[in-house]
Amino acid sequence: MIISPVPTIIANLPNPHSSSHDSNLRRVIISLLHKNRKNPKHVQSIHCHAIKTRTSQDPFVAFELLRVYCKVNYIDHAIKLFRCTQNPNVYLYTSLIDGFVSFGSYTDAINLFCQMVRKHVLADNYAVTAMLKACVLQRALGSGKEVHGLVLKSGLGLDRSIALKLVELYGKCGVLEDARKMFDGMPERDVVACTVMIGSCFDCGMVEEAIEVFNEMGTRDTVCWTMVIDGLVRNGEFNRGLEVFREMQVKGVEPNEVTFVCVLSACAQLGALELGRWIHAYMRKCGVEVNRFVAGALINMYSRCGDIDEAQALFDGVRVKDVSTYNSMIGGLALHGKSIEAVELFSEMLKERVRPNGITFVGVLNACSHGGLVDLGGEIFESMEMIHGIEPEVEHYGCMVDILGRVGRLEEAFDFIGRMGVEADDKMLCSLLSACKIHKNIGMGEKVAKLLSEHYRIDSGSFIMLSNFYASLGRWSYAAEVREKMEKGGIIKEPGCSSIEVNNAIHEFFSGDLRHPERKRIYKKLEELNYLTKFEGYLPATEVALHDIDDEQKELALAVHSERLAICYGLVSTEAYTTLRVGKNLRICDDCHAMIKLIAKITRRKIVVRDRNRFHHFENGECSCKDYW
DNA sequence: TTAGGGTTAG
Repeated sequence: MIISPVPTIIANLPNPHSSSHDSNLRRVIISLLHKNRKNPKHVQSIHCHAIKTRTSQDPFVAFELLRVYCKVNYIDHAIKLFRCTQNPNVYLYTSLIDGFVSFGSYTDAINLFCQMVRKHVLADNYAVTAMLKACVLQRALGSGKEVHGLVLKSGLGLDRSIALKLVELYGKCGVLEDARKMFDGMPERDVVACTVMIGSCFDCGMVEEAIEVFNEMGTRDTVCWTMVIDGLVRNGEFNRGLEVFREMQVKGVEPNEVTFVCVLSACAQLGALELGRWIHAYMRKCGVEVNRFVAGALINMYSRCGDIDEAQALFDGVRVKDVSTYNSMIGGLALHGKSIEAVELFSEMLKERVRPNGITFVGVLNACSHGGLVDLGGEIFESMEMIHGIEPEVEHYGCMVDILGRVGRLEEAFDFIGRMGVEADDKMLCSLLSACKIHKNIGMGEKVAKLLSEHYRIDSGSFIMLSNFYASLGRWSYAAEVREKMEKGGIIKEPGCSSIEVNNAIHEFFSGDLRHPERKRIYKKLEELNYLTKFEGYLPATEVALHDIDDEQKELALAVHSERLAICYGLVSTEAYTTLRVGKNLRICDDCHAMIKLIAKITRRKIVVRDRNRFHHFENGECSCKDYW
């Protein structure tokens, strides 16, 4: 522990050698700690003085010191203080458990609670609540259940805070029945308890159950409404989340900054730029404080909705940037194919001494992958553990596989999977398979396809990738087999869907969609563009329309891909030269990519398409991804 | 004399 010089703040302390009473000294020290609780150096000096005056063993002083150290994130000092205390009492244990929790060391918190029980220090409600907090964050269902049993046996009684934490724990761990049982057993189910229960339902994906609890509530405050919006958005019900936000406004419930963060997330995921802009303006009007969450949400919304310049302007305006602010911006730049800028921002972040976390590396490595920066990507990956002490997780390995695969270093990517020490996931195999397809390496593709088809967890996107791979080789029977397996497994192909925002409304199109009221004008425009693009040299690449049908039919299937319909609607419903912004749920196909480049050239429009992986900015016959995605 | 509420991006 560093001993700092005694500052003037303790010059007026009672003299330890005088006859002043201990209680007086204790009171003064505690009061000093309160006054200086935000200044770690002063706290250390006070601690030194407490040691000298032998007050540091006083349970009340030790308790305050420990709490203050935890508050300023000096967890090492807190641990040392705890270890130096003879027979720490339940208060001391609880504060250190709480300290571990706020520091993110959940396992340490859980272990310390167990140690306390082993040492026969009787747990009280506060200690149990702190322990359960750690269990919730660590998703430690087993330990949580043990504590639940301990509480029942000890006769402590199910204190309200304990019951609330148990509802949360069971929800977060996916055992909604147990959460419900706890909730139903609570004598007082007020707005807070209901909010926790709603959160638990959403955590388990039980959207309608959550809404039912919400609808049965008497008074509903801002936090509760926000929980519902957040839950809907987390469960992919973005439009419904926005509807609840409108309803909340109609009912006159004031949104807070958390509400806005959730609403902005819905806009980001819908690609609803105009609505996002409106919300931003509304927030300014309400004087919402732009804290780090709000800043991150705004940067994320603008970049995900295609306006990377606005995201950058916002980022530049944030005075104190933390890791999440940088993460939002680096992720945004990567999404837009601005690879160099993303890597430069990463360097700037390190220079500013902001410590990166695992998410930062997903962003930077993604940027390297989109920009074909193989060597740099490799170096950054190596630095994760060596320099930054961050153990790579499966998504980081996935980025590396993607980086190597995209540039055609397929063997290396395959070996990498074998060496990496974590199990390959289906996304990683899919990315490699896609690389095999692009680089036309059939042998390697078959090896990967075999691994992928044997994978225990494979989603609809991976099935389609596999089926498309076989179809691209003309192996229709294999492709059909994959589709059959998919059907048997009850997995439904996610249909391609594109959306475009015109006059604050989101218009959605499926492939060959005929539902839109403007369908006549849309299809007329499409026909016109098909004609004009052929003059520009466009030849439909029939291999991507992967059904066992003849070429003419394939051409037809391609021609009505959802993104083309959305673009045509944009063209007929907006002023000349207006930028079109389209969102697509799946990856854009080669054929549409080639076609949209020409549409942008012919119509002199900027067309921004967000697909599942990234943004494509089409302008004057070219795309920002340089045909590399 | 020592303390704990429910909602926040990637």
